[in-house]
Amino acid sequence: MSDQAIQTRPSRAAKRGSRPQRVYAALRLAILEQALAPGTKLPEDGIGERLGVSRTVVRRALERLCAEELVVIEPNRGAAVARPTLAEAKDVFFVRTELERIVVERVCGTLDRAKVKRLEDCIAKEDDAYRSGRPGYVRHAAEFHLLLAEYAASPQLLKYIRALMARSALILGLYGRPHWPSCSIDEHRAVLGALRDGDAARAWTLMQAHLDNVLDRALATSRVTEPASVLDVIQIYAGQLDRT
Amino acid sequence: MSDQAIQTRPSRAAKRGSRPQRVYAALRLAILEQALAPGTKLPEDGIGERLGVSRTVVRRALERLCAEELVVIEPNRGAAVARPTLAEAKDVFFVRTELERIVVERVCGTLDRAKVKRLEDCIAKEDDAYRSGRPGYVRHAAEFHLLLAEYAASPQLLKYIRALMARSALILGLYGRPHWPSCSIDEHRAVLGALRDGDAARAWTLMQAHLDNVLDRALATSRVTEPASVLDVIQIYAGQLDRT
DNA sequence: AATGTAATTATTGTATACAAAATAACGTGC
DNA sequence: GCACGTTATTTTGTATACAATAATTACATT
Repeated sequence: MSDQAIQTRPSRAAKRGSRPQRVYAALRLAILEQALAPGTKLPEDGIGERLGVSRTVVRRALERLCAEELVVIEPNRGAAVARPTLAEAKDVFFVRTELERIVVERVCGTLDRAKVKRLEDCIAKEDDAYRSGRPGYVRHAAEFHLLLAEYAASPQLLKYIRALMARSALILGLYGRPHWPSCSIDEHRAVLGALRDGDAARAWTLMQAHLDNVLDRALATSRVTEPASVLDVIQIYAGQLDRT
Repeated sequence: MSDQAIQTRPSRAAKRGSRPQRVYAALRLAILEQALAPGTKLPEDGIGERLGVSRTVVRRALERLCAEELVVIEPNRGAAVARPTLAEAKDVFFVRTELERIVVERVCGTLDRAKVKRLEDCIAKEDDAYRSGRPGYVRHAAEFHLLLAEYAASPQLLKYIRALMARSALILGLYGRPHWPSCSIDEHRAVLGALRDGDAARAWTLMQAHLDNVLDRALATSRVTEPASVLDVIQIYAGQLDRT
């Protein structure tokens, strides 16, 4: 009579995160995938109606996105996808570059066979996605940096880099050309090679050059984007919720 | 019944930020000044009643504090002042030290007479506060670092350092002894001296030593307030189970 | 026709009501 | 007395109602 596991396990309680969490994830993904252009208004009512939740939960999601600076909230004027200025963009990349320097210094010499393998797999997936012209290559490219940051074994550092990378994606979408990540892949390979060799100085030089390139390429091809229909896009992204 | 003559008090142009902003500021200050000890429960109802606002606005404030990791929110269990573990504390100081290295490197050589003056004033106020034994010395000590970070001219960097310093205050309150910031003042003076001389290497060495000292002094006098009850321990291990 | 102003609409800010979950309290059976 | 199950109470999660502010339209005047 007692073997039915009375264990107080919150197991299925939140099978896939709370409702604010889901809305947050959906909006975040939509922004990162550039389905929601910078500057797009994000009305609480409309989003809530499409997703079948109330304004309350949408508001919570927007609040969190605001803390990440992926959206901006103006008092009495609502939320909109953030539109970083050029100065902010450069600042984000400056800090991100510095943090990745710390990552490189910390990771260099600590990569065992398994970790190298995972990083190589990451680059391979990135390569595949690029060759097949699929969308989402940005996500795979980001994964390389995130994995590296994870190996730095500093939760705080990882958190900041994750946030900065999200904003980077927004910036590249705003100022960059739609599909042009080509060179990044080789640069990732080069960085990994230096790290495997334990050559911290070279790894850092390569990483720095890589990040400079990413921003420069984007800024060189600066374009203008127009907002799209928010409500339709949201509904699409509400479905897929298991991505970063 | 007659129409309810609801209060029309807030019509006066929000004298100092929105209501959530005020609640947020109040709670944040209370935490930083150690008026609210780590682990203290923060019920929405009670706080709202005390401050004359509804749960809605309190919740928003708590949400923001949660994003800063000054409070933790557990689903269905409410908010509480964060209680960083020893590992988290060290991580916070590690990242903070690295960021202050960037600050030192960036600031060194850019300090004009006016900036040096302001930094000296900052140290002077710090000294006064310490000598007169007033509370709030922590705030003045923090101001030195914040001012320095401001001079680094990177909004993003400043934002992160500000957040890390807030958590530092929480950590020092949790693990450190109530009143013992003495040596910090001289160390601040030394750092400023090196910066004024344009000696980046020395400034960085001094800064690093300073931050190491701050954490070491705290940890050396650590009151053993770790897991007081068995339940806490259980909870910790339950969380690790979930990590699989 | 252009522009300034009043009325209308839409959207956010806040409070409150209700549901669900967790915690606490109580009582029963052994 | 102790353990367990049940009920009450408290607290959070969410939805909704209403007030306040911004955005828009309509209208009148020049």
